[in-house]
Amino acid sequence: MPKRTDSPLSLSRPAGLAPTEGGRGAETRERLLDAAERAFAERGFEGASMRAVTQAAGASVSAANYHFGSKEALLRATLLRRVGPLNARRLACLDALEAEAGGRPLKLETILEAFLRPVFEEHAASATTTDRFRQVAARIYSDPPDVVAAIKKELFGPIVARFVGALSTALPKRSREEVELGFQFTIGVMVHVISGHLVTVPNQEDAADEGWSSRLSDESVLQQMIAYVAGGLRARYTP
Amino acid sequence: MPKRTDSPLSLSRPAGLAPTEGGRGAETRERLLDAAERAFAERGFEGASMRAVTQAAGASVSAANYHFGSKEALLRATLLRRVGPLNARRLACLDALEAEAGGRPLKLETILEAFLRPVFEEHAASATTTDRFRQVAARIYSDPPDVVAAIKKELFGPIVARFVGALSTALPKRSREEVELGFQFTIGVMVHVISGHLVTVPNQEDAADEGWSSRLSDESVLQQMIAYVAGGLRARYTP
DNA sequence: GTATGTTTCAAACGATCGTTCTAATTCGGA
DNA sequence: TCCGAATTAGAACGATCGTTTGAAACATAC
Repeated sequence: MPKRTDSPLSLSRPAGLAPTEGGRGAETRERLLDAAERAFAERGFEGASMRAVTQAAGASVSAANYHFGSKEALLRATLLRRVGPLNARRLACLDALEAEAGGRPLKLETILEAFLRPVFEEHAASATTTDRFRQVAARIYSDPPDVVAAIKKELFGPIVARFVGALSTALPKRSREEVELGFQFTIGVMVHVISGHLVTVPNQEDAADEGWSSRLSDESVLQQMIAYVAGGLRARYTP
Repeated sequence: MPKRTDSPLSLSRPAGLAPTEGGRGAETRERLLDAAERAFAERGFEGASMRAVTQAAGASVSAANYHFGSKEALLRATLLRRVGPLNARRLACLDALEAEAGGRPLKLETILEAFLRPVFEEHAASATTTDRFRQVAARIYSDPPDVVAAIKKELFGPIVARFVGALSTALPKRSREEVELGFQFTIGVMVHVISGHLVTVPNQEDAADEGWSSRLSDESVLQQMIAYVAGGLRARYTP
């Protein structure tokens, strides 16, 4: 960041608000977000350059800085566009399930499916057309901490609290700390799967970089994933 | 990489071998690896600059390029220094356990502890003194794929094959594919824990960035982790 | 002492980075 | 039709990147 002029009044932008709300600039704004999503996923925050992003979007660097203000704000907008609706779907799903149950406790696998299926379907859908959503959410867990720490807390804090509460009622014998830690393990499984980081077994034939997607269907992986994390959460630690 | 002169003869380095083998340059070489480890862990491959690494090591940029040849080779050496002995310890532990059992099948938790405890102890030990080893192994799973893909396959391929085999004999009812996928889930849990990426629950008091290390002992987390992944591997997927 | 090979340094190279500046373009409403 | 705001493009700025260079500092053998 060469300039970093903390001038409080930047006249090139009207205010802190987004400049467009459905005008004709909204289209390039969307193209910029698409290109940024792919670039950040493939190369990381520091590895993806503004020039590469804007060139892939068929726009100019100044257009990106006009719409978003800075590279960090572009990353923030890229994450928000996906994770926001995703978490909303997760919450809506859990709310609907609890309302449907009408007071009776939910099965552990049901809660976990409400948490895992939305992100998994997004991952599977984008993997068939283009590998856009891949690694985007996972990048949150590996890119420079100061960049994404605030975003992470803002986006995932309420979701974690809501699901830990639901899991606690489904596991009444467990302490809150145990359920929280088990949910962190579950997030680790989820991140690893949607990242596509899979260590291949060498004695198999080397369809390596494809990973399991060539051998197993996405739905089968999701089901085994739900069974795995449910079994993990139910397992008792006996010293 | 501005120069990238593919000149086959680089006279500033004698050959492809390491220049020193215990001479007086070995000390700065070690300091460079220490600084690179911390820098790569905190900022990632692209985010950590050679100048920042060498300045933290109290050396010059050219000293680093003299010892390692390039930034990518420095990352490779940094990873190899930790992961090599780590995997050797894992294999030795599993071998000793199988020899001790003398033909009888090992308990699932025993195999998993042989896999998880070494990396976890390294993580815990470095966290007390300085946070060196933190995130280093995890960076393998998020940094530019072309940089670490070869290292990943070379380092983790045999380990995965060995432990999947041991787990398969401990779970005779499961197919090889089921065990492989469950082991990938286990790797996800491990990576997430040693990365220190933990989503905090907001209604708790905000000792947030410390994560669980303030509330739980490392040994307790390891034990609950073993119970979790064992329960996950044992869980049957019933459609 | 000198000669030799190893190690380190400061300086510089070309490239690329994120950002900003200025001007040209576009488009809805007077 | 002209106007003014919104939007885009191109060039430039200062900074920093990974790498290379050439010469000092160092140890060791003669």
